[in-house]
Amino acid sequence: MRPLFHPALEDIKPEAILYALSDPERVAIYAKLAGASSGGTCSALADLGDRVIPKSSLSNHFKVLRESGLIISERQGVEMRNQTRCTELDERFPGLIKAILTAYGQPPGQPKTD
Amino acid sequence: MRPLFHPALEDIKPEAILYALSDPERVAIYAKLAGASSGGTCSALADLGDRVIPKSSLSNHFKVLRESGLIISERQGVEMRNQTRCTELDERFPGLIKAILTAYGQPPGQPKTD
DNA sequence: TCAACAGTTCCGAATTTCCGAACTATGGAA
DNA sequence: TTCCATAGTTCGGAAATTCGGAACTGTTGA
Repeated sequence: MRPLFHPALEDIKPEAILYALSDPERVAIYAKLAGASSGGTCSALADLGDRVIPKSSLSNHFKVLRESGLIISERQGVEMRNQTRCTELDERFPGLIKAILTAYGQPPGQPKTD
Repeated sequence: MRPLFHPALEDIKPEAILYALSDPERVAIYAKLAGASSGGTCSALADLGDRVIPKSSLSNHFKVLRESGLIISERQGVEMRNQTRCTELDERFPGLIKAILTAYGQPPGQPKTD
């Protein structure tokens, strides 16, 4: 298991962000993560309601999100903690993530009160 | 040559927009179109400075932009007139296109004064 | 009728995506 | 320790997508 790659803020490319968020499954994952007070582990996010994402696919989704610069993943014991880089990202690309989540009908910034 | 398909405003999907604009070549084309007072024909947009896009690829780029809802193409004599649907789109997805173009470093909304 | 031009369609090669199966890493129980 | 369960990654191959040259279509002007 090679160490996970995370791009530096200045290396984040808009095309990678847009590509990562052009897949509704990844958007659903990202939006859950953005609103989650829970730790954002992979398995916790596999269930999209209408379908359960196979774990190899899920792992790949996380990789795409991570390498595009949208999230940070770190191992914590057995599991992986994923969190968004939304504050950083909003500094680099003002308004972008918010506009995208809004377009998908996932109003951002409202941590789910669960 | 079958008639060109344009989605109705309400059928435009955010994933299609993001996908279309996740390719820097398409963004360059779209940005030129957004800033163009010139008619926006295909051949006028083929030259990206660093490379000339082959015409079948260009045709495909226009198809992706059109079917995602970003542009309208209509035949005018021998050539094709392409124009953005940015006003409509901004109504449906407020701030989205602007944020994307800004992220790419292509400040929108400033029609080129040529 | 024909030639020129703008753009589209076709199709095969190269690339990418998807996901099951096999694998790796960590922590707890025996 | 050793073994097992759990969480996630990597591998590999089938399916889908992308790219672009060559052939085609539609329009105008000679």
